[in-house]
Amino acid sequence: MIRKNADLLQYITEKLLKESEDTIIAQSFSSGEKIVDQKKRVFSVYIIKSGITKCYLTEDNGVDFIQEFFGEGEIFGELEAINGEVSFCCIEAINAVEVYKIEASYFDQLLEKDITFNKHILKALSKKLTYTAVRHAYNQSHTLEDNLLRLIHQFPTLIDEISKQDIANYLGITPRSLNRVLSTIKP
Amino acid sequence: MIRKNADLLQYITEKLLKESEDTIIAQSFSSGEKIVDQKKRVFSVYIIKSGITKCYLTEDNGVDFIQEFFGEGEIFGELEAINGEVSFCCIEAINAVEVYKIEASYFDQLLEKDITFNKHILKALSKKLTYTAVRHAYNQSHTLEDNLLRLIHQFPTLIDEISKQDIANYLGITPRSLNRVLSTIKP
DNA sequence: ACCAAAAAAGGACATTTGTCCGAAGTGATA
DNA sequence: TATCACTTCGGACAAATGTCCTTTTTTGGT
Repeated sequence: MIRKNADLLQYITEKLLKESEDTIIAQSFSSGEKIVDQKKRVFSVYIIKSGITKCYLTEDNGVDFIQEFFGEGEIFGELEAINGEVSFCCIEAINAVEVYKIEASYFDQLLEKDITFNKHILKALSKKLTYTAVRHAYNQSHTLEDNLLRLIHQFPTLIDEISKQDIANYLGITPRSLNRVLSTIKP
Repeated sequence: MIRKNADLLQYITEKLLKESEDTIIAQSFSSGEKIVDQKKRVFSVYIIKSGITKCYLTEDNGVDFIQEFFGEGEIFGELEAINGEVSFCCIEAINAVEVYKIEASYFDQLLEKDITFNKHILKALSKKLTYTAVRHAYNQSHTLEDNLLRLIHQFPTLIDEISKQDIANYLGITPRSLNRVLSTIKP
């Protein structure tokens, strides 16, 4: 659901910001703005300071699929910086979002020279891999009702903060199906 | 589908094996053997030298979901070594499999001391992340028929090498549905 | 406070997928 | 060859989900 990475954010703010005032810059986005666009080159790595973004891909048939919602401390743009490919997804602000922005070239330098930073990134990547694998396995193997109940349990204020369309796109279903199941579990 | 990582395998065989003869050891498994078990501690990192394994999780309701099939050069056990958690999936040999096995502690040392190795692992992780994200987005957003056609296109000998049950578990469907769709697209 | 636009809701029907079988094929072994 | 275990196959029906709508509610801007 809304993924966070407190350790990484703490490291950025407490250690890196001080020694990299000119290379790590804060930036703000308002609801609906795209921070990273699909199939475009990405020149920076971002870490979320506050707010929520959605990470989604638009398929060839026009369907949007939301990979994850990113909250405080989540990083994005790092995959593109590491393997040099174009972005495979969009990152879009859901509400007011503040990020720390690191030039890709400086990110590479940090990876080489700052062992602690390197470890944070390795952990961040393996956390991402684990939670996407676990979530998709769960989603594929359970009924929609189970998936929704689990989601609401993990994140009770979900329905207030995220639009129905986005929740449906996260679950890979239509809003109609979502409504149907919601009405069977709520009352 | 069957994921590979030629660069990593090459680095292991050409560089690392020579300087780590006693710490990187070859090991063999036969079809059906579990190399890594779910929810158990993992003490080594493995890189596939030859053969195919399936990487799957068994859900609480008894359903198996196959994340990926791993072929030459794919690495596993690295997530557990990096974040110190128990394995979240099983790795099982599908045919005769040979691996290189690296003690987790030596893997950690390599990450710190061998920059090239570190980069290989960063790339391997980001590759994994990218292809799982892309595959799940595609699968959730397309019809079963599209998914199957894509799979067969990517990997024509699929049906000969992998059991129907495994293909169904990879797609998150039942063998019945798989057969139904197969019969509509084949003749 | 008002209006236009977007989001949410849900009816009716079509389509897809799952469930629960039993039948038929395959391979190993005594 | 007979037998067992395993996989595969597909029929018949049930359940879940999508499609296509129209109506209602909420939201945001002036």
